[in-house]
Amino acid sequence: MSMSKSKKSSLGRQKIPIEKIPKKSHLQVTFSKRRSGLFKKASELCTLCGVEIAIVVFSPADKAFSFGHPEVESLIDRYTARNHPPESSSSGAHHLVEAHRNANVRDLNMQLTQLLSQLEMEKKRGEDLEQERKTRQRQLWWESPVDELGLHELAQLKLSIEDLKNNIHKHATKFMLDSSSSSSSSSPLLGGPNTSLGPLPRYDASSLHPNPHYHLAFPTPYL
Amino acid sequence: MSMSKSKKSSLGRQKIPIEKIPKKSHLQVTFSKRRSGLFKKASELCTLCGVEIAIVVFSPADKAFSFGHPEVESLIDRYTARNHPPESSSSGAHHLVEAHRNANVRDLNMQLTQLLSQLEMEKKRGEDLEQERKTRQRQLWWESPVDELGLHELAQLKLSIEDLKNNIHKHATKFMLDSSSSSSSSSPLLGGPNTSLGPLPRYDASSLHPNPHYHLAFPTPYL
DNA sequence: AAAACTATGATTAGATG
DNA sequence: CCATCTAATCATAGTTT
Repeated sequence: MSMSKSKKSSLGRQKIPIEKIPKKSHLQVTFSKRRSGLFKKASELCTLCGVEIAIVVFSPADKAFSFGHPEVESLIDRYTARNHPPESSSSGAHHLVEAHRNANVRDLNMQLTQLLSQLEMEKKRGEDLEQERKTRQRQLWWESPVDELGLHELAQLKLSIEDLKNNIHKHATKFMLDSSSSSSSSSPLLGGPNTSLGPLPRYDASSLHPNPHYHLAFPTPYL
Repeated sequence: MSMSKSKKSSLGRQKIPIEKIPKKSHLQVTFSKRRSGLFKKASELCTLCGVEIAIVVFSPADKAFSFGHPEVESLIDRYTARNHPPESSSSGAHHLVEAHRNANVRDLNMQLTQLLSQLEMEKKRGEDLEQERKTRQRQLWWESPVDELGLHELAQLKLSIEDLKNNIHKHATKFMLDSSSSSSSSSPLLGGPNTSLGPLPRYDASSLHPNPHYHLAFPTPYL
């Protein structure tokens, strides 16, 4: 059959370098898939070997995910109990607890700072884009559907149209006079030396535009 | 030769049921292999997604293995801090201090959470705007500076300009003829029945445009 | 955004040294 | 115990719905 060059529906799994995934949406998907894969492996290991496992994952968005068999907390307790076995009589339990808490506070503060700067950057980016959008919209208001224009815009539009009319009349008159004395040059209306004729479009609902949302085109510099 | 029934060197990996492995030696091997596999997956997840993971495993012999990025303990602290945030108590000077500290931690956590959601929203907003910008850019190619247009666009531009020229010529001629026979009505060029004149702006570098990056305005429906 | 699909890369059961 | 080998199973990157 002539399936000469049918597209493969998928190339299948591709090798990827083990480094931070740059694209955020992609990263989120990978995180989801691999996290569940990791938890599945853990649970299999639990069942196969009868061992106890606790996993805690802090997502890129700092949400906490955990896997625990039998429970995260009891395992954590066991672990911490073993890592601080020499709870000698000298300094007392409080020291350790406090140290932990301080570490925790430091940690949170660091995260906070980092997040704040990130937020600043994102905000700035968003505002820049927003500004750009607004500017462009201001520059392109004349492209809006006519029936969406405000009073001010309509007034400007009217002025522009009258301007155009006057200009055209003037030029046409000039053209008539000229052509009655000298012959017509190649393009009298395009590129003439002092033609201040603006590119005002005519709004003609009856012709050319099946699209109900016809947009007038007024480049800003002309108005 | 006596390779009559050549032994396959291995049957390869065999499927095993996910239930406790009965043979001890075998279980030990599997535990070793799968534990390292689990830790490897965890470290890959850390690197790929920039997340923080802590794993604690208690072996069948009750030996503790752990994996942690950045450190098991700090992650455990974070986890437990979040699961027991409102540690409030009734009396005692010491408890007041602790309460204060906890309030501090709660406060930080609240700020953190709030900041995170804000960040998410800002990110989303930024991405949306970016996307919008991209699509608009695609739709507004004709607004690019002329010297940035590609061959195809330039060809279209040329056609449009020639169209405009023809239309203007036609209308000017018609106008001449009209005004030579009948007197000028209110607006012969605005709203005429079959004027197909497009809103093409004239490009005249010598006049009117201090801005070096003048943009042509071509509403899409015309092209 | 989440689920299904698919082909391929990665893991590992079992054997062997 | 650990390393290596093989081949089959499993996980998952990229795509599609």
